[in-house]
Amino acid sequence: MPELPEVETLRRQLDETLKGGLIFERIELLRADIRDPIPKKKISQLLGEPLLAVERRAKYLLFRFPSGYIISHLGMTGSWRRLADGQSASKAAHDHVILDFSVAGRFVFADPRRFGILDVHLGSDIERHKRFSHLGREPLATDFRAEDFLQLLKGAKAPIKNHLMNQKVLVGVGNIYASEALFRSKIRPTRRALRVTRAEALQLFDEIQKVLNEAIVAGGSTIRDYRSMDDQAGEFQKTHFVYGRQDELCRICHGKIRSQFLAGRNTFWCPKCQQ
DNA sequence: AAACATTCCTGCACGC
DNA sequence: TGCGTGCAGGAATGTT
Repeated sequence: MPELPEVETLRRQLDETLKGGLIFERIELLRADIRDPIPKKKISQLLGEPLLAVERRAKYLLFRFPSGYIISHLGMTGSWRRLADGQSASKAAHDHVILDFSVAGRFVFADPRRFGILDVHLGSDIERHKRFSHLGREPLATDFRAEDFLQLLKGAKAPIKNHLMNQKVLVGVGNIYASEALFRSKIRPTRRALRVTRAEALQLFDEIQKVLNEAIVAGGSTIRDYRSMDDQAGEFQKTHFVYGRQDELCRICHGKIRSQFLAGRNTFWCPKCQQ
């Protein structure tokens, strides 16, 4: 479900809801493992601490406390929601973890497919955590420049779409936003990264940032499962040019959008607009 | 009922 | 040859 815009949408809502130094009071596990075992004991070391902020790195959410972070990844179908007052006992089929914060209430992580992650990092050096140490650049970081992006493409033999989705290179971009950014840049997803010209790469750099920012404004894309914290679907899928539009007509040239599996992922492009 | 937005791991191919 | 790296493919799973 979630790529950078969806995670960022959720982050903003969680940060807004939880800001103000709320105390982390309790963790309840309804299931001991999702994709990986949930380190309840280690997470419990943060009990009693005030939540400083909810942050994001790549597609990970970070609950930051004075002595460490709770790390959450939504996988394909993960979600966070707040249990409304008075229904603090109500649990749904795929609720796995509940975090209690003073005053703010109870926050539930649900994930039917269980590809998500809940982990913890004690200490402030989160970049050294094993899930973070190999991550690539943040596409929306203010210090990420066009020249940096050109460097990332240098010599890469993989198809450009796979390269964009490689979290060791660039983070936050998944199947949807790689497809959309490549369409807007008129680059065919199958082309090798090293065959992308300098001019095209400069445009691609812009389009990646634009498409991510526009999607954040629209509250993300909802293909099927994604919901924000207040159970709202995203709107950005309505403006997709190619993702999920195989056999439909291109919004620019009115030719037929094609799809094909590339590195195991369904890939969409317009054969006329993208070379 | 085939497809699916995620990451991680394995194994192959290539080049020094 | 041996090693490291880059890349492709598959697995994990429940829902529609």
